[in-house]
Amino acid sequence: MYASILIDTTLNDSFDYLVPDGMEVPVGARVLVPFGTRQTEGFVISLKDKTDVATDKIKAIVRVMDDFAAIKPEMLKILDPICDKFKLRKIDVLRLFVPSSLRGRKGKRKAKNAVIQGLDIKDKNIELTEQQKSVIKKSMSEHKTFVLHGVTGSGKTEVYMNIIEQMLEQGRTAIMLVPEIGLTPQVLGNFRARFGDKVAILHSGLTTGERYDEWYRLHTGEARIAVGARSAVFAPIENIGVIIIDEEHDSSYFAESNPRFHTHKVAKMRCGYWNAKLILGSATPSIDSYQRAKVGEYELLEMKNRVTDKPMPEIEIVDMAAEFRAGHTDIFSRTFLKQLTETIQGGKQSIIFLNRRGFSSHVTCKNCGWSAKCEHCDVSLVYHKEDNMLKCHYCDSRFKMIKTCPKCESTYIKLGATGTQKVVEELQTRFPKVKIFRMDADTVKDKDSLLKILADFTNTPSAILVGTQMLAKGHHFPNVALVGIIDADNSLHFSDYRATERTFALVTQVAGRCGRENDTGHVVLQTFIPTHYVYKLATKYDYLNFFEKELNTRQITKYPPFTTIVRVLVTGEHDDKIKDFLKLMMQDLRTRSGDFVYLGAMKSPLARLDDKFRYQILCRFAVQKEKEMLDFIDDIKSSHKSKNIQVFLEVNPQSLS
DNA sequence: AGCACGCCGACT
DNA sequence: GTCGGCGTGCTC
Repeated sequence: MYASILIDTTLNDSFDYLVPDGMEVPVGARVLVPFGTRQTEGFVISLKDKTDVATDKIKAIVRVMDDFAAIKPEMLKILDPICDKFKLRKIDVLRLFVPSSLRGRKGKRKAKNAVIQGLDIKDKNIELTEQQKSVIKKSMSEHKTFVLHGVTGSGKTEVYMNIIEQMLEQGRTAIMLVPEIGLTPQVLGNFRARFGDKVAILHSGLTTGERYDEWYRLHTGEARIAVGARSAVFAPIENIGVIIIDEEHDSSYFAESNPRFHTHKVAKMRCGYWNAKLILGSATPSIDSYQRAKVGEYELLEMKNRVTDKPMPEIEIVDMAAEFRAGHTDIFSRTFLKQLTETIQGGKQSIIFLNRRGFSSHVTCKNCGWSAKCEHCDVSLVYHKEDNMLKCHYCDSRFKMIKTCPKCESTYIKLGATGTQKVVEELQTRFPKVKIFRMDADTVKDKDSLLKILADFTNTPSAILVGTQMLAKGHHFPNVALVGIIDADNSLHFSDYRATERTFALVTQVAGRCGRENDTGHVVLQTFIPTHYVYKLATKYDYLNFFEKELNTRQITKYPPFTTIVRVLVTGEHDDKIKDFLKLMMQDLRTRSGDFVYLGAMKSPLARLDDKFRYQILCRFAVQKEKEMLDFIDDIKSSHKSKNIQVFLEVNPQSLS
């Protein structure tokens, strides 16, 4: 008997080994094998009676490493389709299936962990709205893909939990996916309270050991619900009844590095295997998903009313250009300051959203034009006043803040765009008695610091919370009456086709942070382009018209979902080598130039990162040709393998930096 | 001659 | 990924 084994190296091909007589080697098992001069770990992907490899080359498996097969049959079945779809190497995908302690170095993997506490409060008596009941009924009737379009506060989480509960009763399992920074204490608490220790939670705060324990509880079937960010889509459970992707439009479902995969596609493959339903939930579904629902590929479920029947908070647009012309150059508009003062006086809380951390984002010399740039990346450094450092937000390098210009020694140093630190400082000067909290990557290091900020803020009347993206996701702030979006245009300025879609979702989400309990809240949105349709429609919470307009734009400009974009990212330390490589690839790609809607090579917008130069080939072609063109591009890529050059192929990349 | 270094190919 | 083989070129 022979075993095909994927070796845990960079190789993509499997190697055949002899299974010694009497050795039990299940498919999917982790094994120790002789490889070259040493021994390495590998995974058995199949067993067979004969091999093409010469007998004198064949070596035997040394031993099986665990008393269970780490990789289950379903995962081996979807391995090839995943690799083919995203043009990935098998071993890279296989690594996603197992926790890091079951790979490579002998990590700690003693399952100790105290039993995870389950409160097991079966809160089944919660009264469902008619709307919730109807959505649950519809989704239970069939196994397919649903887009659940539900406004903020319509009670989607309750719907999810109800469906999961029914699936458990049918003896099946479930996966619940949330955005990377969406695994909030509230979500966690809800699931723990409802499902106790039947749920395994996979979040980034777990230690290697804890992660393994949660994985193992799922693997054995002890836990039957997996809750987590995108990697939880690979949870080792069988007999899946439902996979739910909450906030399905969120960009964290697209893996941005190494094995670049789309969570939706993987979830769909798993659902196909188990004949399970896939639920894509959002208040602002991605254009892609909603379009599929419109053409009938997915089924649309709608929740238009909020559980409390309260109206959505009113969003007021403030024209910052007009403020500027009137001589008010402050980052806060007059109306926002007035409302902020009133809110504080009324004992209510406020939230200020600004998607830029640090003190200020550009440090330049007004005399000679010099600007502070990272030594390793082609980006401007961000000034952090707390530790008086200039930091690179891409590679984390730190440099001492300058007092004089290093080029001309002028002391006329100018600070650029305002970040969260500066907002806090300015507000504290204006409102010395008010408690101001900050929530961004610099103040939230782990789950505990997040919990502390949330608890402190919640318990302080009249407090202000200043934060980035991360406060937009899922948190529940009962006493917030005012939300300020300081620089709404920020996300519009990224020159990729999804910028408007992202901005619409962000405004809707941030607005949803206020007025949830008692009063209707109020939102002030500051912009320099007040007439932009994204704001006009977002202030009316008019998703449908936004969708129509956006879809129309995509059709005219030939962008997804009407075309597929492929980006070939080429990086390396030698600029010339990459340029030569690009030339060769482009020559080959042009042999089918008629099949491309667009084809071009250029520097990446982030032209250097971690001392590596970055170039890209961007191309677009009709969706109908996706498979054919992907294969074509991948073949060309493989035929030009070159030393010291890394080539990544990305399908419909989320960001183009 | 002796050795350091870098490139290339094999690894079942 | 990692190791070994082998050619190049520098030094004693």
